[in-house]
Amino acid sequence: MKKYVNILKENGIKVTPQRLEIMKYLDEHMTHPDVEKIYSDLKKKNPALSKTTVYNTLEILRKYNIVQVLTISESELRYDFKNTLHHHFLCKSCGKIIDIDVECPKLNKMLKGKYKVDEVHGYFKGICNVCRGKRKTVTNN
Amino acid sequence: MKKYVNILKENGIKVTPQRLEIMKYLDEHMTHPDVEKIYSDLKKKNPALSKTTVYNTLEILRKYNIVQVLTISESELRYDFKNTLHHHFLCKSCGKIIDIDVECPKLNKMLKGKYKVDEVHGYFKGICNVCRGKRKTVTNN
DNA sequence: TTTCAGTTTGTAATCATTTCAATGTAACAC
DNA sequence: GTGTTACATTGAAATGATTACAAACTGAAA
Ligand SMILES: [Mn+2]
Ligand SMILES: [Mn+2]
Ligand SMILES: [Zn+2]
Ligand SMILES: [Zn+2]
Repeated sequence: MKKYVNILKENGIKVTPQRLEIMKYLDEHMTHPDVEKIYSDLKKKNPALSKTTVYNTLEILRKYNIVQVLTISESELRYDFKNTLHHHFLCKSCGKIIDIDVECPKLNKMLKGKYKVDEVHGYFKGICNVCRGKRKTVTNN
Repeated sequence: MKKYVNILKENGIKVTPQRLEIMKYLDEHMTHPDVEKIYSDLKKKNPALSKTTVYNTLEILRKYNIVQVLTISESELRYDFKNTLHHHFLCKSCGKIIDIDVECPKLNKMLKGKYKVDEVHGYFKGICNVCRGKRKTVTNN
């Protein structure tokens, strides 16, 4: 928990139990949950939690670049604790979002090009291999 | 208009005036409009047009891979007549969405890798150079 | 203590999208 | 041609994620 306290303090954001819980949740779950999932899971521990607090907290964490918003889904925003740059794969069958590590060599040019780029999002959509029945196992190299 | 008639026929989709107008609109506007924009613009010519028809049409065009849905905006879906693969830049200041041509060499590996990839989306977000006052002019190479 | 700014909470409003049922249309069978 | 049928269009209503708002809470500073 100290980890999250520090992040908040470093950014000059007031430390509150709700904020810590939400940060911890995002950091520990690699599932890229939406607000409803975060809310319903955390409400088990803290029944007084308000969904508005989840929205407010995600908004401030985002403002300070602590979390990232994924627009990969068409119906709701997904949240990701911000680590190093990576891309995402959305399984259109089961809805899972998986981290994808791709280092695109063209990225640096884009980042230094004529546009001032603040965010980079790489989204792939398709069917995950669990949903394909784990039949084909093809390497990625 | 023949162009759009052909595309519909090739795909076995019934030809209707509404569908043709929507296809033409998307093909001729590189603005990646949302449903509201398509609807309000086309309603000028055809006041009887229903927004549901716009939704329905975009849905079927999408199903046959004639248009592409962009989830780059957090509040509404944007639509793009589907040409060759390209990425997008969203200006967080003026809301414009600009086409970006990036040929990522890693893409093919991703496409043939362990996931069955149907869609590839590359989104960059930041401030466009119009909004930056056209001060810096930096090349992209 | 009192004050005060910021936080949390619950409710209400907003608004993009979906659902649904009625109406329209056009090809096709008779 | 007339009736049948499948599909398309339309407008209204429902849904659901997100935002706006105001009241209650908290905790540090005066
Ligand atoms: Mn991720
Ligand atoms: Mn485009
Ligand atoms: Zn899956
Ligand atoms: Zn701009």
